[in-house]
Amino acid sequence: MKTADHESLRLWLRLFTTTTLVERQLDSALKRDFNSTLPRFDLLAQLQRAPDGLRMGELSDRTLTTGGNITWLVRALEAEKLVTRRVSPTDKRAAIVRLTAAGRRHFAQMAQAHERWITDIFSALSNHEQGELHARLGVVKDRVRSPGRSS
Amino acid sequence: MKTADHESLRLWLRLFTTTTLVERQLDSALKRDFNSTLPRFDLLAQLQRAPDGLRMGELSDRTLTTGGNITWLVRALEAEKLVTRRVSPTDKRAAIVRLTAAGRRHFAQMAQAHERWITDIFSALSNHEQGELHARLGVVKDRVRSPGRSS
DNA sequence: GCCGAATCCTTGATATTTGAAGTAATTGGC
DNA sequence: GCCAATTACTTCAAATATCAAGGATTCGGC
Repeated sequence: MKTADHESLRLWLRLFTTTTLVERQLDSALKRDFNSTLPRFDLLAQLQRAPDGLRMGELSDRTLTTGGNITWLVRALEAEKLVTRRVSPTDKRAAIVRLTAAGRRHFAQMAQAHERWITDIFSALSNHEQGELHARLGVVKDRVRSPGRSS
Repeated sequence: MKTADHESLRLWLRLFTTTTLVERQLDSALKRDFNSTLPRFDLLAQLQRAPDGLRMGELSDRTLTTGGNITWLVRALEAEKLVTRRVSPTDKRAAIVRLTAAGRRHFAQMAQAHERWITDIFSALSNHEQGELHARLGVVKDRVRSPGRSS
């Protein structure tokens, strides 16, 4: 009841620091090699997994960013011809965003480098350790999603 | 050598998502209960651990944020009388930032709530699991810090 | 002691993100 | 079919963050 608490704080601090450092490294590498950013990459990644495109709201959910920001990002990517935006035929309120062919090509290049960087970073852990880490973060994630009571 | 790669990507995605979710929860709880934010809390926390105060550059390093931003944050906290800023007696270029008594009180309240939230979230893991998580994140963190080669 | 290089911080322009308010379209109950 | 409530998105202002440039000061050799 005393070390445990402190333990959690230290863990959170480390979680935060580690994530921030990785994030920064990826972001600056994307800037350096592709003149892009992590949020842009993230958005394109979501689109690539969805051949039929995604609506703005879905992009917002999946990238953990607010709607206003998605509007802004999509507009920029659209100006660069990497994505297109169309009004949904079934719901005129909704816009459906898709990758263009150029967007797919561009993303494929970035994805390859991105995967190299990631695997390099996490190669510091064994496969087994990575799996365990993944599982345990999952537990924490689920807990945050739900209101959650003590113990 | 093929699933392993994908494994790393999934791990990174989960790391990022989990951290972002926790971060948001803390930030919004700080807003709700204390009309503050996580960056402000983080800065105050660093100061509290340093009874003799910290220089702007040290704050910048420890909070993983840029110098310009520290200037901005400190100015705001100073306006609220939570911190003071003094020119260092030994180096006139440097400014030393300290908590005021009010700042210490304010932080103590937030810290207590903050610790409750954190321990609640991470109580989803056993003590042992938390320790392991901490250690493994440490390995990743160290790897990111150094240029690092493969394997 | 003196000068050029490095350090500490601030500034100002810019970029990004959020949050709240507004607009348009759809839905569900009557 | 009609209207209130809801949903999808956009917009705008404010908060926050970055980056590059600049001013002041200190340091390190000479």
